[in-house]
Amino acid sequence: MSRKWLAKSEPNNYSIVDLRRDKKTLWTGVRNYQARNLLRDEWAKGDEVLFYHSNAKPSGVYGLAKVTKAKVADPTQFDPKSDYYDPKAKKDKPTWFAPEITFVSIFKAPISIEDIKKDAALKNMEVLRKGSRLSVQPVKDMEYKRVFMMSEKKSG
DNA sequence: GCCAACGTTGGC
DNA sequence: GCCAACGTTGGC
Repeated sequence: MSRKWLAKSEPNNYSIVDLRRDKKTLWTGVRNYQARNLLRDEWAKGDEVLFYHSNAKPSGVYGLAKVTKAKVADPTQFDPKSDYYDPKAKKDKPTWFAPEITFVSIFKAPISIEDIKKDAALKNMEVLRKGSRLSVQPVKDMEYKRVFMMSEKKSG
């Protein structure tokens, strides 16, 4: 059984439409240790991802992606020109990791944070936790299925 | 643009 | 190791 995750992005930074265009992308730039540990230790090829837009109108889940490579050393940590450059990172012992994610679908109707809040079955989702800032976070199987189901239902 | 929540930094 | 200051996130 593949695990389920949620990955956050701001649409003006990298949107689900960008992912559809690119087909796949390396999810670089995660610079939080808790999130890093998930990417390094937990994410695996075949896992499924809710693609979430923050600072969006509305903020919410906009589609699906899947993990096609896991535990890749994030190349931006070694690139002095990158915003995500980390001078302390070593090539033989990378600090930061990135998954390669591949486009699956764009929801016909996005599931907004408000939709999620209103749904009793989703009340414990990490993304609803006040002050939750993890840019990649675990999602329960049931939660993943439910969000998908809601999007199908909402789009008629 | 506001602001609460949280992570990181750095002086001590 | 404490903790204040600061920066960032992200809903609203």
